[in-house]
Amino acid sequence: MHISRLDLNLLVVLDAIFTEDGITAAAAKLNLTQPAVSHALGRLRDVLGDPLFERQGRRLVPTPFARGLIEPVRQSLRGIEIALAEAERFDPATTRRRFTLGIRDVLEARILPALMHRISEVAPFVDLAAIHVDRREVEGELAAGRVDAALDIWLSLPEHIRQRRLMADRFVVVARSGHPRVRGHIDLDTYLSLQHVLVSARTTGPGLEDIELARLGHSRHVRLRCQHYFAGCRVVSQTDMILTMTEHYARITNRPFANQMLPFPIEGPGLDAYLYWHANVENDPANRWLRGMITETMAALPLRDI
DNA sequence: CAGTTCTATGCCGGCCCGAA
DNA sequence: TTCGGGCCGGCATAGAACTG
Repeated sequence: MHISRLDLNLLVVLDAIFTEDGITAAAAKLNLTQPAVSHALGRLRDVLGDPLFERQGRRLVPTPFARGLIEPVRQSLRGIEIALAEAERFDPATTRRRFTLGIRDVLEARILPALMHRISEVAPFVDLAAIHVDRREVEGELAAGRVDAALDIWLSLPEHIRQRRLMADRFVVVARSGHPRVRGHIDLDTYLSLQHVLVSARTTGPGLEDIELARLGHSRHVRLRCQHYFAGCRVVSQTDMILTMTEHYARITNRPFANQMLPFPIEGPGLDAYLYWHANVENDPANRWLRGMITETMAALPLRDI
């Protein structure tokens, strides 16, 4: 008989009948009804071609075949139990594995230094990969396990994608320090009359700030569209164009430049960062550890200076 | 002999999975 | 998406053996 023909759970039933000395008691131990265990024994009898237990009066007595089988079966079940218990333990100090985070450059620069520092302290053999995941693919990548967790702004995802809010953020407007029309603050009229840099990985389409402006019936002139905020800030430092971006990231990318950072002239859309993971790994010790590292890192980040 | 205890069995509904 | 087959477990109950 090939093992693939055997429902290995039936061996658990066999062990229980042996240990509890009867079908009724075994059923109680397994949280099943007596007929369920009797059916299971019937299937095991079929597949093994031996009665396994025979009735002697009211008791059930194992056949020689069953007696010979029980010890190896018990040892195997114990081995499986031990292996499963091992798999459930996750020891960051010794584990060698690579976690993959779906994360956008804006958050990447903000969290990775502190996160990597924290992970290095407690998990010397854990590697991290931060990759770009299209917003439309977040659910699929998490479901497939190609990404262990994702960080992004609020996304409307199905219930089996779990989420947790990590930190608040808001829009700021970046302009060069000697800008002739911007000093200390910027009002909506000035904002709309100036030329804009838009940073986006996509070739066309509005930014979040454009969507927000359109909602209020406004529009702006995007003169330059580019891929990276660093480049955008550098352009801003040498022109009279302005750039709208999130505050935390603006503080990082504007360090080399003497650019001003000003409040966005309208009430901005929600830019809070969220952590996303799949319900499948909700209780996976390794994934829980990773999520813990991320949330602790975010909570410990200073809000203003980074 | 009636009541109790225990296993076996027929039948049914629910679930899963593969094929159409 | 639907349908059918296979599997599993539960309910009801038959049947056997034991007990007082």
